[in-house]
Amino acid sequence: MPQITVTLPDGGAKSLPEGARVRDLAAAIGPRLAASSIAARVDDALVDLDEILHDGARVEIVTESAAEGLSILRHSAAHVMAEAVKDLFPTATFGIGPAIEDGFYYDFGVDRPFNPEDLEAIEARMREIVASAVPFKREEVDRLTAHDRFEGQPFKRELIADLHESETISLYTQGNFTDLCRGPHVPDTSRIRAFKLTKIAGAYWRGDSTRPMLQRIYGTAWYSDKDLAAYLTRIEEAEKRDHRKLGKELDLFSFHEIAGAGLPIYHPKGARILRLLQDWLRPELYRRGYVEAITPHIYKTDVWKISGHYDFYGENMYFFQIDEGDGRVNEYAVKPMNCPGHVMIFDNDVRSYRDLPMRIFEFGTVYRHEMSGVVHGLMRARGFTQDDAHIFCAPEQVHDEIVAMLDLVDYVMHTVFGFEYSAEISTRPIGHSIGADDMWELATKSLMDACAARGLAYEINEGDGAFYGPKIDIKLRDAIGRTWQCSTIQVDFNFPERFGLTYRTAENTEAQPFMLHRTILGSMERFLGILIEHYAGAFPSWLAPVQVVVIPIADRHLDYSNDVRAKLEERGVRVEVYSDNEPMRIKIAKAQQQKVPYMLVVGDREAEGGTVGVRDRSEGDLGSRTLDEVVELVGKDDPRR
RNA sequence: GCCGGCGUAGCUCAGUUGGCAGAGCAAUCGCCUUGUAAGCGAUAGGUCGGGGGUUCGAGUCCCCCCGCCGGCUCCA
Repeated sequence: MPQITVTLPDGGAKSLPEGARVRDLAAAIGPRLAASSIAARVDDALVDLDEILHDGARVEIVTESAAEGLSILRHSAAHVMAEAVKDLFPTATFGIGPAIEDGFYYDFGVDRPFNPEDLEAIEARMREIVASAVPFKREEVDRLTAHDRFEGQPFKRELIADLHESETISLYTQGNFTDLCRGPHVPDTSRIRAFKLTKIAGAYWRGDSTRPMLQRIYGTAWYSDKDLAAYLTRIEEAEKRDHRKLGKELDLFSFHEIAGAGLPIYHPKGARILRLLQDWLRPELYRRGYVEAITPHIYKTDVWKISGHYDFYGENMYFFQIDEGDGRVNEYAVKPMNCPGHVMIFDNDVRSYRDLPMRIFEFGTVYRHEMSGVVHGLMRARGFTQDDAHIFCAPEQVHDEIVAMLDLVDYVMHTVFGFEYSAEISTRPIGHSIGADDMWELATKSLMDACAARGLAYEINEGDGAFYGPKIDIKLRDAIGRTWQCSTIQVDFNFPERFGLTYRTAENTEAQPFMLHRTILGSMERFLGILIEHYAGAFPSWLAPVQVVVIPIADRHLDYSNDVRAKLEERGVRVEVYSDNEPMRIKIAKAQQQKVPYMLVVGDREAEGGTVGVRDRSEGDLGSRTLDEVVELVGKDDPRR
């Protein structure tokens, strides 16, 4: 019998009879591999276990434990869910059903929206399909056949029509459900052991708000019940960290229906944290050659007409009319950005190349009328404060400025907060953008070179830049692995052009400066939200609104407690005394719940010895300490030390 | 903005087929005088998100609005 030879990832070769399939190869290598194999990567393409191997193929078996193995499972789970929906809702039409991070979804066109009971019924039907262990069968068809097979399925037909000429059209069938699909899939439905449907949502067909809204069902799927349980636990843990919940429990901020959606009101403890952040960042910026500005919250509308925001983003701005009393009515707008003020500072004088770079920062509060469906606690508010800055510089300075910003990003995100982060560079949007080609080229190259100079890897988001310039976005990773976009560094050709900014060069010619926008924390609100969730409310001592609480054991220790408080306050420690007439353990429970870093228990022993009994919120009882030792303890995580 | 769900005391939540609005915690007042994660007793606390409608009667059913939650779209 003729033989073929395939190469394996370790460089080894394996001979197999002609016509052998991937599953045969897996079996030939070993029974354990065969049992956990899901699909294979053949010459870089993912294929089913049924795929017939050709001579000389490079083959890598994809197992359950591989990343692709999980996404194949989830994709297959989506097909099974679609089959269940087809069984229960015969008139349903089908959109797309991909695997996503941690799960999958499928979009359906149905006569009425799904409700939670439907979800249970669909899940029950899925379990039957899984129990029956039906195989996934692949077939390849021509375009016309594919079109005919999806009678009454407008979305599928649209997808087929949009497939490129050169693409192979493949269909997968399990049971009575056939889907247009590239594959691969798990061998049969029994592999989908551990899954759960999680939520229902509306979703526009192809993500286009002008097209029909379909019903999307989300689910998650894993190879074992243990993994599924771990995932569900992870979700629960994330919910416990929800900054909206903790913000309420820790008395940091609130929202009020009468005030309006998306407008956070900071209580003293929340305000304290924000000010602590600013008071730490401000000297750091001075050290790095920034100057601080304070600019108005409102401007006459003319400013926004010049900047272009009136036309581009007017719908998201707050406008109001003021009767000046002399027959004139002026229109003003609340600022959605801090740039104009900084531009006016630059433009207030004749500027020389010697003035550059000019780095102006501001903790600037802005208001944007975000669409009602998107406001989300502190993460997406309508009023928020940016740690904003604008750098006016010569073209040849752009590179060094970006490098300096990336250094600042690293200091803040990594050195101070310990976040891992990654970078993305967004390039010129094709079609709608302003500025000369060479400017875009120089700016984009500066961003890339700066990343390279700092050894910062980046991904490219082709055409995702702003209309006025390219940008670097920094995404950080929090304690439980979620990513958040905070820092952004943008090059702007729009403002200098529209406001006619110039400076005199060394050759005494006139030139237009480059303008760089940048935020490090991004929105202070959002960053606070991220920190709350990252620390699960247990702020490090240097950011804790209350660093220590003094806990008198009995009323007779109140005087000494107040002594301790006064002495610590004098040394800059943020301290409260729990003077309520309650047993100590109740005060400790309250302080623990408030996630206060240190509790100082004072009773007869401490009052006599002039000491305190220190309890660390996570370590527990640390024993007796002097106040000097407490001050040292409280300050030891401060990044400025 | 779109789809779906939700809104009851400061907080977390019960409230049956439409028939007198409840609990725990917190608060207040007593008692206890406390040694490392939740004592005891009493009192007070409500336009049931707002408005309109159906009904003898609405927290409960219907409509509109506001807000919140999960997504979609958006995030200059």
